[in-house]
Amino acid sequence: MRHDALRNRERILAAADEVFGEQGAAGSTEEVARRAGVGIGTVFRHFPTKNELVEAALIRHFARLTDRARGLADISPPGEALRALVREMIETGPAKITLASLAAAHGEIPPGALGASRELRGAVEAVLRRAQDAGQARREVTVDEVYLLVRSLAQASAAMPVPRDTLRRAAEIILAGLASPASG
Amino acid sequence: MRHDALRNRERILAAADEVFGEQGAAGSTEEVARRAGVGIGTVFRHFPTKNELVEAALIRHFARLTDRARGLADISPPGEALRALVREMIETGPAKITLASLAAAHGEIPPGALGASRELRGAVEAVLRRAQDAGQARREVTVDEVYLLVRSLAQASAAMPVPRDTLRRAAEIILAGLASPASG
Amino acid sequence: MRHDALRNRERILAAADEVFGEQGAAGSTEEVARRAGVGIGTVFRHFPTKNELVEAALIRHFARLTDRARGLADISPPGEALRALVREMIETGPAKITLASLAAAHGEIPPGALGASRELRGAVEAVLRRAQDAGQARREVTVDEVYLLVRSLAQASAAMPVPRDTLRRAAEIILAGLASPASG
Amino acid sequence: MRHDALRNRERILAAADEVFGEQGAAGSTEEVARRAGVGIGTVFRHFPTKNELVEAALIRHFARLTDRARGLADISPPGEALRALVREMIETGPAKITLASLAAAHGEIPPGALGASRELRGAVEAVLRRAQDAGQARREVTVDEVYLLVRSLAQASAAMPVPRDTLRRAAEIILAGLASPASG
DNA sequence: TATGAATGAGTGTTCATTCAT
DNA sequence: GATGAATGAACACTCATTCAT
Repeated sequence: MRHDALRNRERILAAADEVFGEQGAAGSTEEVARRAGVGIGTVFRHFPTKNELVEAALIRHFARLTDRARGLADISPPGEALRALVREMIETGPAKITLASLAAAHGEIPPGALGASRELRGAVEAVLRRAQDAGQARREVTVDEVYLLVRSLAQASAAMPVPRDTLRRAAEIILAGLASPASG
Repeated sequence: MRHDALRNRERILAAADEVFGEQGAAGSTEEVARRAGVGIGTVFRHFPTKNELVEAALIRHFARLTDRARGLADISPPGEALRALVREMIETGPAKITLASLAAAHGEIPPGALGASRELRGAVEAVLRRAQDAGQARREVTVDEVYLLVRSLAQASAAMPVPRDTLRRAAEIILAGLASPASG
Repeated sequence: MRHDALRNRERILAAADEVFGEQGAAGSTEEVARRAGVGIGTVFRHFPTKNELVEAALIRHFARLTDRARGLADISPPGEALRALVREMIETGPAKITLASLAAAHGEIPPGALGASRELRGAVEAVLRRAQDAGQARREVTVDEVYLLVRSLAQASAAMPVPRDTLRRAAEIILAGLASPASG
Repeated sequence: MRHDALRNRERILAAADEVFGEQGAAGSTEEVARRAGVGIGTVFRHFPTKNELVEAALIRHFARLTDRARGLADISPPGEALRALVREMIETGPAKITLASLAAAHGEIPPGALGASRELRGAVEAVLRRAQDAGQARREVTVDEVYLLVRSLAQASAAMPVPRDTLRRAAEIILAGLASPASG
């Protein structure tokens, strides 16, 4: 039965991704159970509180992105890696489930998710450094603002339908801004 | 009583701005009533549903920003106006109350707010055009992505505390990106 | 509307007395609402948590008994007062709602109820003292055990139907025990 | 496997005694399983409903006390036996698990437990009779009230911590009351 | 046979909305 | 008009009970 339990856990997380992605943290646990095709009790057996469920879904999300970022770190030239990472983070909507909605709802980011978020940040930083060392990004730029820009766009486009094209152009503006000096 | 009624309406909207700004659409109508210093019944007399209340608060928000954008249109040089507008929209957190939270919560953007949003878009567009005409912004850029970038940052920084400095650097990246051609 | 609200509050407390009396703290808040003839929301408006509801019902109970004890304090002869008080406390089932069930359920006696309980104890003590001074009760006896005996009987007879006669005989044994020295 | 099954049955009953003793009938079946070191399924295999589990624990409890009462019946002098029995029943908290909590919860005393309770009553009666025959207890006294008093104290002291000393003094009052005529 | 994962009815609590005052 | 008490649907969470392994 361990096998079925794992299958259920994964189904629940997938459903949570969907539900919280569509409705933010306001999505109901029952809806998650329904979409996962399990009873409400099963959801709570796997994740004793709603917060833990949201947190788990978030962590899964960040972990996937972190993997991707690390994978990209090997690509050369470095500028290309940064470019690919920024685009991907924005376009795969890293936060259908958003830290924002969580923070807004409870004032606190759950520690587990924070850790996963920090790891992601670290991976992004590595990619940015390489680009800077290769002269493809200005030295004054820090991960903080890159991360903020990317996360913001991802969140926004998750919360509201944004034409793919507009999103791509926005990404271009950010990339251009990373490379060239501010005009003012 | 018309006078008192108007006074109440304004107080309620101000309270709604505060409450939904802090807690998103999850903020409760009763909290709004409390901060406005009126009874819950009064809130519902002015705005028959919670949605209408949120919508009204949004419209007020957009209207103010639109005014500001139009005011800036007269500043010269045009590049300076764009610069100021972008910064202001980001930093005054134009959407402590966010379209996003609304959209997330109900799947639909209320028509009234949409109209106000479009007007704001128009005002931003005018400023952008002037900057382009003056050679201070690339011609391929459209309002859509500028608006998206700015709104995203504003929303994100409203939902989660972001150091003022990080926010400013992010704004600089956007401005630099508007002015210079994409590197890739 | 203040008037109706008070009426409701009283109805709710009376219903709580009934429900918790019959089923202990396991009785449901919805059942209380049903018997009070109000909506569940109304119960929670008056008593924000179930604990507060139970506590309020308890306090009301203790307060009534305290009043009665004080009233009896004036009766002479003093032995008669003690006799009447003991009988009454046992027979009116001072704790259809029992501190016991609360304590059992949550490990803690709510502070408000504790205060009311202490006041009752004080009133009983006064009656006992007068009986001792009049030579109608042994001097070694303290309120603690009188109160314990009386409370125990009241609780037990509330939790399970006890023939009136058996209860009265039990009261007699206690009274006899208060007056005469232990045989061993 | 008969041996293991019996071993499990006993472990479960012991755990039930602990859990229901601490938390009343509100104690959860899963907690019982945990303390017994078996799976929840095993508990339900032995006792198909929670009620049957509680009942079985109660019966075991009563049976032990009955044995004790019968053992005491041989002690002389008879007054000493009554004295010892009363003290023991009160102090060993014969009903950490109480009929009361059951009755309170379901309105009905389970038939099996009733039988065991009656047997205990019979054993107590025998001890009381011998004391009466020896002139150590008043003739009007019946088992009913002795049993009620003793059970009440036991329950009360199980439900709430009572200083050992207070409990002993209360027992003395009862014993004195059994021996001497009521004052009123 | 023992296990523990799954189930879903039930409970406490919140909140948008209505309505008597 | 304004008030705030009343309402009940909706949600997070618990637990006795069932059943696949």
